[in-house]
Parts: sequence; structure tokens; C-alpha cells
Amino acid sequence: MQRKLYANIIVDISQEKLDRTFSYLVPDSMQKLIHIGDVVAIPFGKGNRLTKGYVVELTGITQYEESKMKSIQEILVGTEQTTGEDRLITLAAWMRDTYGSTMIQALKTVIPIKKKVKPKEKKTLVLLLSKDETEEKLKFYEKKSQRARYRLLKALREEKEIPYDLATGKLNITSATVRGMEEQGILKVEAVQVYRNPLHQREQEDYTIRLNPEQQRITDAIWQEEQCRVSLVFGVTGSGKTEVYMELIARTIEKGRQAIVLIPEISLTYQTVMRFYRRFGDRISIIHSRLSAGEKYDQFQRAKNGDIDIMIGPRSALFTPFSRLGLIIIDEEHESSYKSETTPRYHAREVAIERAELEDAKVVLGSATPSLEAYYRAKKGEYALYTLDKRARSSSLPDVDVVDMREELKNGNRSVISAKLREEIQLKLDAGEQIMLFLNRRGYAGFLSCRACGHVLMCPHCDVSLSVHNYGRMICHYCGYEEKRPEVCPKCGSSFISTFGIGTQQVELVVKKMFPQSEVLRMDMDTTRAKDGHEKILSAFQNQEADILIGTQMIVKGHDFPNVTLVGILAADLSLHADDYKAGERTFQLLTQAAGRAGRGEKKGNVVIQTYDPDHYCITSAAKQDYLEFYGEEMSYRMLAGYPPAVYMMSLHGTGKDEQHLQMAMEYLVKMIQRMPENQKVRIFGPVQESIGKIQDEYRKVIYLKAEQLSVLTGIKNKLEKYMELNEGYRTVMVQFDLND
DNA sequence: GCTATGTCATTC
DNA sequence: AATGACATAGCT
Repeated sequence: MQRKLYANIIVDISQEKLDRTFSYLVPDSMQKLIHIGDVVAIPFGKGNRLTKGYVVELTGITQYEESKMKSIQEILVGTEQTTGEDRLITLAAWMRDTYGSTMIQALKTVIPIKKKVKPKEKKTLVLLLSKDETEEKLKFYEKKSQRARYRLLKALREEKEIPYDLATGKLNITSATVRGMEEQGILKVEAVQVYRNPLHQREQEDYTIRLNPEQQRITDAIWQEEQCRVSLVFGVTGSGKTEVYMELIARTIEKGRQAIVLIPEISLTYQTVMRFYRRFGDRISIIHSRLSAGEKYDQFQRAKNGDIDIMIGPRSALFTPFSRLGLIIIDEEHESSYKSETTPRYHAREVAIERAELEDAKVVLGSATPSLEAYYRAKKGEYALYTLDKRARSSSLPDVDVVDMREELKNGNRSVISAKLREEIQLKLDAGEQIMLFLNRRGYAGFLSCRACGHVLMCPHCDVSLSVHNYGRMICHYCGYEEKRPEVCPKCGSSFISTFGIGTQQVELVVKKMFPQSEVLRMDMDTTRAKDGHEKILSAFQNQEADILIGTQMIVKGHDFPNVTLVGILAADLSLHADDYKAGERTFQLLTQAAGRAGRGEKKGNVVIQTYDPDHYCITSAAKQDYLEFYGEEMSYRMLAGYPPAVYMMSLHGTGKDEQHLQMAMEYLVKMIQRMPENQKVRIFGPVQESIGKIQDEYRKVIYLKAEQLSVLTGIKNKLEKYMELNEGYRTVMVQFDLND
């Protein structure tokens, strides 16, 4: 006796209605064959016309009255009725399974929802009758007083073609009228696609690239690579990875297939984009964060129609619906922006590889400081590894000085600028060259604490201290809470309260005082808040309107500044002691990148790294620009401590308003895992409080799971998901899965 | 009472 | 988006 099975299905109307599911009966014969994510043909609507739908959920219980339910007609997966877009649905199903989310959430990240506001399709009404016939019909309508048809036909007599919006708007014609007249053969509806191009068209210059022998060798090797689907190009900044990418793209297009290029949003600069534009002209499209949902939808539509061959963009460009995708390139593969921060928390690198698997395409990863994950896989032979180690333009590596700030303090210098850095800045200023000062710190300012009682001013909604801003305000940068800076300690009333820590604003003050004759620019959250503030500051600096640029992470990525010959890293170890296993990797990447900013032009560059921990391997290897040394040290640490990529790790992030309840719910999850057969193969840590225990009045706890095999973790996840779905207790506690890499 | 038209809700 | 149900306006 077979039990009834119901399928919840999203109907293929890429309307906003996409977020509603419909229940269908799964015929007995299909029960064994159907999966979540399958594409099916279903009768839909009054006329029961066959429509495509996506299976989002399979269940034995249903809210909907069974007698009103229709049955699934056919499973379309793997049949010729399946389109490129359907393969993306399969990808979404894989993402749901790997990263943990509902099928709807996964679908929404893969398929952009058409925005209601604007008509992307321009429909036109065209008159089909001759002059005499028109006059005749016109009289007929007048006599019969069919006003709507009369109005429309009269308008069409004047103008043989009128836009659909004009008819519905100004003439107040409804679709019912148009349909009626179309049936009578009086007019026809013509649809013409109009696209908005996000980049102002430029004339295509003649642009031929000449590869140097090394680039040529690598391009050929990757092109002919047959063992590995994935190739990792390890090449220092300026070694000419982009040329290799472009040549591979050109060959892919030649074979009638398409390419996707992923780049971190931050380095999506005008320069990069124009290089691609010059080479490939209008067969290329660009997605960036400034694009509206509608514009993004248009660009995807162009890809679907085969109007373009190349899509460049951040993470989400990975889901461009090309029909014959042949190549996916991920530049700066180590960048953290490839990891999604919202459910499903996917990593673009892994999803790209899965998509390439589905479409039989190649993946090329590129980085000067590869992620541990990628380099580890390459060394294991899972990825093909290629090294580009000569700088294409013959600029040499910069000279690096490491300054021990403890010594500095001993010598009586309590400033944030060491004597060595001060001296170098003066030299470069005299030579008329530019300087970048980099503060490796997330925040902009320190916190406020009381010297008398030690009280620290905290955000009332989050478990973090408030940061001091120059305008006499205290701001929480997790929830945006703001209050006035108090004059006295709110706890003990002492007036001895002051700031701790340094921020870019303080650095700016110090530098201006030290070098009063220099022009200083500062880039942080405060100065870039205005629209395009980011671009404005960078281009001002590029045009040499200032001598010194001070900033955080944002200044080390993207732009090329040929006149910068000195980079000062003020506190290299600030990010080193974060309580997360990737802190070292992030620090090394940041330092290497920052150092790489110096001397991109003709002149020799200098780098000064200030640190309290000059012997730490992250800092010494970054100073030498020695990735391999860093990799060796870091990898042995990960092996020893049992962190990815040595093992697979998944975290379960729980949030809830009631701390007690959250703790119990999380503890119960641990007990459940211990009772599972997988318990033998997994190590469980927690639940523990997250490093920030509360954000916006929501408490946060985390459980970590480590295993040798990925399948163990996804198996546990699936069971927990199923349990939480059925259990009422998990209504008030939210649990998100995060697969670490 | 009949037809054309416009408005609105529904689609498992 | 597509369809049908329903109300209404103007006609014989």
C-alpha cells in the first residue's frame, strides 16, 4: 500500500508571484522518480493549460483539499524540453542540499525576479486592415456603440502602429478589447524587446593582445587540460592574469560557447571593465551592484536570448542563464565577497565548479594569494596548478621594512607613526610621490571607557562597544544605534572618560599635524557615505590631488596608482588576533595586497609594516611576499588544529530573543546529533556564544561540526532541517547552516 | 434581455 | 500572464 505524496510546486511565472507554491498530487508511478528541484509539466489555471513548474517540496501531509488538487503530468528533467534555465534549477537544488535553505530561497538566489514596475517588453499594436475595411469597421462599431473598439480603431487609422502602453493608458483600452479585435483579425500584437545597456556604448577600438611566452604557455596548457575541470592560476599582482583570461574567453567564444567572469565587486573598476570592452565590444555585459533589479533582469534576458557571450560581475553573475556555458573565471579567488552572507550561504567557487560540472564547462581560478582551500586542492591534484611568477611589466617588487612598535615605545615614541615611517613619508613627499597609509582595522574609531571605574560604553541592543565618531556621536555599527557622546561616565559620574584605540580619523589628525604642508585624503565609512563617494576619493587621489591617502581595507583593492611609492601599514597585527581560524589568512592576504600597491609604476616602491608581533609568520612571510612559506605554516596549523581545508566544517548559527530558550534548543540539537549514526564520524563543539553574543536584541549561539567527509555534514544537516521544520519549538529560534571552507 | 466593456480575483 | 466571474452601461 503506497502512501499519498504531495508536491509543492512553484509555477514558472517569473512574476513576483514566484514566492507562492501550489500543491499537486504525485501519481504513484512517479513517487520513486521525483526529486526536489525537478522540472515538471503541470496543468495550471482555469484552462488547465500545461505549464512548467519546479518542485520545491515533497511531503505526505497537506493543508490543501485533496479533491481540488491536480496531478503532475510529467517529469521533464533530462528530457529535451529542458532549457538552460532549468539546469540552473538543478543547481539551485544542489545549493539547497549543500548549504541548507529552503528550495524557495535557493531559487530566488538563482533566478532574478522580474520587477513589476517597468515594461521590459515593448508591445505594439499593428493594424491589419486596408483603408476601406477600416472605414467600414469604424462605422460598424459606431453604430453598435462599441466605444472601446471604436476608440482604438480610430487611433490606428491615424497611426498604423501604436505602442501598447499608449493604448492601455491614454485610450483606456483593456486586454479584453485587444484580444477581441485580434481574434477578428483587425490587428496584431507585436512584441519587441528593448534593453537598457548599463554601460554607455563606446566605439570599439582595435585591440590586439600579445601574450608573452609564459602567458602563452599557460593559456595553451589550460585550454588543453583534460585531467582537471578546475585550473588555478597562481600569479603575483601585475603578472598579467587578465591577458590569459581574455585569450581563454576568446577561444571559448570561437567554439560557440559563452563565458562568465566573476570579480569582487570592489575591484569592478572602470579600468578593468574598459579593457574587456575594448577587446570584446558589445558581446559583453556587466552586472554591478548599482544596477536595479530590472536592469539586472534585462542583462540576464540578453544572455538567455544569445545577444551576448560574456558576463562580467560579482558573485550573482554566476547565475547568468547562458545556454552553452563553456568557461567560468573567478578572479581574486580568495576574496571573501565570494561567500554569501545570506541563506543559502554558498561560496561562488564551489557553486561555479558544480555548475561547470552540470554544463561541462571549465573553471579558472586566479589569485596572487590563493585561498588555503584552493591551493590545498591544487596540491592534492584536484585542480591543475599554473604559476605565473614574472611581473609582465618589469617593475620590481618593493623593499619592505618591518618596524617593531614595542621598540618604538621603548624609545619614547608613542605616536601611531614610527620614526622609520615618518622618515620615509618625508622622503616621498620631497620627491613629489604619493603615499598610502593603511589601517588594518574594521572600525573607524575606538570605544569610550572610563578611567575611573573601567566602564565601557556599550550598544544597548548588541553585544559590542559603541564607536566614537568625530561629530560627538557614539555609533553602533552592527545596528546603527546612535547616541550623544556623554560628558561624564554614565555609571560612576567621573569626567575621566576617553577613547581607546586608533581610527582613521585620529590617524588623519596626527598626519596633518606631522606634515602640515601635505594634502591628506581619508577614506572610510564616514567619507564614503555619499553616493559614489568611494569612486570620487579614489579618482581624486589618482589625479594626484592629494599626497597621502589614509584608509582601511577599501583602499588596497582595485585601483592602480602608478605614482604611489610608499605604503605604510600602521598596525599589521590588529586583524591577526581575531578569534576565528581565518584571521591569519586574512591578515596575510591583506598585507600582501597592501604591499603590492607600492611601486606599480616605473619607480621603485617601499613598504613599511608596523607591528607588535614582528616574528609572526603571517607578517614575516607577507614582508617577503612569500606565499609558499605562508601556506606551509598556515596549513600545518590547520592540520594540527583540525580546521578547513584539512577537515570539513559546518557551523549552526542559532538566534533568538530568549537566551534560555535558545540555549536549550541548541543543546537539544547537539543531543540529536549524538543519537545519529553519523555521530561516529563527527566532532561536535558547543553550543557556545558567538563572538558577538547579541545583535539587535537577538541572542546568538553557535555549534561547530567537523568531519572528514562532506557527506557526513550534509547528512546531519538534512536530518536536523527536517526535524526543525516539524517542531514548533523552532518557530522562535532561528537556525542557519553555514558550510565553512 | 442581450452584448460589449471594464474590474477583480484566482490559479493547487 | 491568462482566464473567468461579475457588475454595469447602452442598445433593441
